[in-house]
Amino acid sequence: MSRNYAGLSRERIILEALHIIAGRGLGGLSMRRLGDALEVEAMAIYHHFPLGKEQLFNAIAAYVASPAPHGTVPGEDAEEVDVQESEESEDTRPWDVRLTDWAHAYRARLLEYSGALSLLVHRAPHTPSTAATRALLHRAFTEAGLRGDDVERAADAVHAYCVGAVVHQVRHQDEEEAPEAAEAEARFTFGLRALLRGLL
Amino acid sequence: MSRNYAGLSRERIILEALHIIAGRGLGGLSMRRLGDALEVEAMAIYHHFPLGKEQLFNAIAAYVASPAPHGTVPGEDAEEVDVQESEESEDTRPWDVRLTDWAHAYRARLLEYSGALSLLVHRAPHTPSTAATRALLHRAFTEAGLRGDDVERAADAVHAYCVGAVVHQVRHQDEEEAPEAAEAEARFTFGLRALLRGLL
DNA sequence: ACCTGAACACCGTTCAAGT
DNA sequence: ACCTGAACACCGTTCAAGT
Repeated sequence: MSRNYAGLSRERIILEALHIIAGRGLGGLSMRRLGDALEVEAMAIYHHFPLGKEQLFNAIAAYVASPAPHGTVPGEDAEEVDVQESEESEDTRPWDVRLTDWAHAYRARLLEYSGALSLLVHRAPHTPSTAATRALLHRAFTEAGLRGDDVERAADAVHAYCVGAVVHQVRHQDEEEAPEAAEAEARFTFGLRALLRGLL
Repeated sequence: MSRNYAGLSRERIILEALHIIAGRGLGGLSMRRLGDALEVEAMAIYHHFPLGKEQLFNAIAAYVASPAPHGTVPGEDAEEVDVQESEESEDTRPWDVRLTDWAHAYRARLLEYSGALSLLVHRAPHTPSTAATRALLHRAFTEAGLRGDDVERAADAVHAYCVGAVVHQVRHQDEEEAPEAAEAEARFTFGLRALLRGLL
């Protein structure tokens, strides 16, 4: 009936969508349900995502794949640049520590939003955060002594392993033989160390 | 108007569904469209998959994840057992050859049905073929000298890497810097060898 | 700029009915 | 057993309108 200045924003929409996905799965996310949760008519969402659900999916994928500082919400076209590798605080730890740290953080992020994981199968968002990841992996493997194409191949292998390990865990997590959280992380670490060892 | 004994079967339905998915993506698969493609009313599909689209998705996932001989269509509850590790023809090749062979075949299968890949993120079908895979990986790593938990952990790592590598390739395949088929396979092999080397 | 509300085409599924 | 056809609740999206 009355006007409703709900203070809708892309960030609020994405966060609420993620909440619905966590509770009812990706298939349980509908524009109408999302509108209800935001206390708004479903059509209001189209003002913030004019291209509709597909654009919303892209934005969700970018958010999940981009562990950003201050809860920054990246645009699905990497519009809102807000992350800078603040060049004054260069990470001086050994390359393998930086790499392993990144891998565990990335895994944790994917696991946290595992309900949206299948969105990442056909979407590779480009955000400041994903660019930073590329740079981090490149520097680490260069420092480790790799040269030429091997640097990119190694980076791809590590990235693939991380995604694959999370998918593998999520796939089997409802089974009775499924390992618990601690063992799952141990297996992740086991494989990651093996891969790094073999890569050099 | 007239009766229509279309000779519908689970196999035909799954194959046609895969065809639609390949052409229009997973989101383009609707029961009505599938019915049209099969020249049947959409509701006829429910006679073969009484639990509806979710059951169909499970069956598709089982099919994709199960590179079976003679185009055998596995039941999504592993009902139709038809694959036997014909015990008379034991594979006598070295463990690493068997393992590498399996990995490449698995990758090829996932790549062939990449449109259905996201179905596998939340589904781990249990079929004779997946059981055979488990056995193969276990035997290989045991033969390679691993013991105890390391056998299962290594098997998980390889499995995770294969899925992750395909997801990684599919994710980036529409980009301009995306490697072509030959280079993509080279990267897969590169990472796989590194992982195997590091695992021992 | 930001949101509503009616409308349209399409969807998954149920159910009674046909052979 | 195998398939049809009407029906129901729900969906994504467009579009004109309100403030």
